[in-house]
Amino acid sequence: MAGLRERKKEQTRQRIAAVAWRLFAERGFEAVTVNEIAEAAEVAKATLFAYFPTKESLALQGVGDDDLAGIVSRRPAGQSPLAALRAHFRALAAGPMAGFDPEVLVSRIRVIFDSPTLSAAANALLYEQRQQLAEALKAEAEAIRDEGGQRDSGGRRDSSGRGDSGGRGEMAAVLMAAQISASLVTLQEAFFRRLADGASLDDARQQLAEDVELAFSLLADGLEPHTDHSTTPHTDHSSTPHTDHRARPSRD
Amino acid sequence: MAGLRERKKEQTRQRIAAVAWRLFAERGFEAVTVNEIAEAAEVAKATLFAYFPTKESLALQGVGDDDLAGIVSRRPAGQSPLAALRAHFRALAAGPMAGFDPEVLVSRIRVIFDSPTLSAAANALLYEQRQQLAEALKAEAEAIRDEGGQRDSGGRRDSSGRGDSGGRGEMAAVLMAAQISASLVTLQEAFFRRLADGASLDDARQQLAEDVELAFSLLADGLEPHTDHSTTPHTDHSSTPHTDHRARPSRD
DNA sequence: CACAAAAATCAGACCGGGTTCATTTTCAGG
DNA sequence: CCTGAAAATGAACCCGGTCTGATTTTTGTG
Repeated sequence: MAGLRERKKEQTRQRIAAVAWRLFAERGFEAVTVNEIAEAAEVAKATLFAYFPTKESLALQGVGDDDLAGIVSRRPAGQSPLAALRAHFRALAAGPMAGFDPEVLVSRIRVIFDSPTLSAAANALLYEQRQQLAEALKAEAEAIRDEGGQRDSGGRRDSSGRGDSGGRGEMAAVLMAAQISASLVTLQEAFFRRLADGASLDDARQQLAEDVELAFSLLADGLEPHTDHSTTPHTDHSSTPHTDHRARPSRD
Repeated sequence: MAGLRERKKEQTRQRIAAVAWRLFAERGFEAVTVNEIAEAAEVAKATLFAYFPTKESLALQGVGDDDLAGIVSRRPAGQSPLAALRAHFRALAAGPMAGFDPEVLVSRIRVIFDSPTLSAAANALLYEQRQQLAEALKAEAEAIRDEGGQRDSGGRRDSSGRGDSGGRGEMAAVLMAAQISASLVTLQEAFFRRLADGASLDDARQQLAEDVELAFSLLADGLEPHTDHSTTPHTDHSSTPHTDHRARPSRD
């Protein structure tokens, strides 16, 4: 069945999205009301909201669609999650950007950056990605623990029923996920900002490539220079907040 | 002069906040309308909004007030920013939590966690902190570069007018800030979640202490430790099992 | 004490995003 | 065609938030 209905539906959806984007690009997100959009697209407001749950969703189509969790869980055997992500972003920075019309891309970026509401909403989407990535990493950690035949360290399993936020290894996974996706978000944001500021697509891409290396180096090797203070006896109970390792605050 | 005006104002403000919190705790954030709050507090809606800019702000008073940037910029000489933050959070986990009534604290946390809107808003506040931290770290990086003798990397300073997002060292600073504050947010969230799930304040605090060490280890040493000190020479000394936070890349 | 400026409060209209619902249109299959 | 379901409609409605202009309260001064 060809589905005339389906076709018309998709057509309407497209029309609404297109009209909305034209208006947003012309006058900015906040200055356009959903009533206007509906009117211009010749649908009722209720119909519009049947297609798009919120006004933001009209402007943020396809944002946050990268499947970070998938990249991790579908990575080739023997590769660390971090390496998989690094490879992915390397390829992204090198590749042809999958047929993005820079015109359109920049226009979308501008609209989003110019609206605090939209920026926040976009950020929230990225935040969800982070949650998924955390899940994937958590799964990794558990798989490794099970496979490696880890001895029960300390005896107590998490008996807290929830099982979600008790385990120690899970905390590490969540922390890693947080660091990683914070870095990725930062990379994306820097890339987009350069484009919005008028850089050419190639320039932006090259700088992105550099930033990718930088970001993953920081992630893999840590923020402090490589003095081996990792075996410093933490958890000393003398609460003197004086730390003895004089480290240069930043790598250059 | 005593300022009767000021006193009454503050009094009204308190009354509104108190009433709002009572209602939120009773029925949840979303189920309470601002009209109700205003009515219960015996003020006009306009008055309420003269005191609090949004409904969220009624529930999020004092959230995100930690001054991470200040901790970094006011740290003792010779201490790395990361070390300063670690010390701060160590002290926080050890200290008396500055007179928090756990009852009240847990109630607030529950209300926030139970409302997606509020959680998102709280997150946005943390995000602002992150921006400030990034600024502080950026300032650090520049200070060190200036002090440490400057060679020109590529010649011109920011010629792009904006001057915000050009430098290479700035990218590192921003990335570090992103990683750090992502970790800190994760720590806070885990701490609060445990409280919300019924853990005692002391338990939560102790677990927080562990998590702080874990988080800063990951930050300082990286997620992918090349030097294999997993066969650690020193036996675990702390009262609680120190977790192996190393995610082994091998997954065949 | 009086009194006028300044500040606070108020009720109510208004706006925009979003939902609800009863009614009508549009399509598919027999 | 006819009929039943999916989809579209428009109008009323809710809620958060702003605006307006009128009314009250506080305060500093003469």
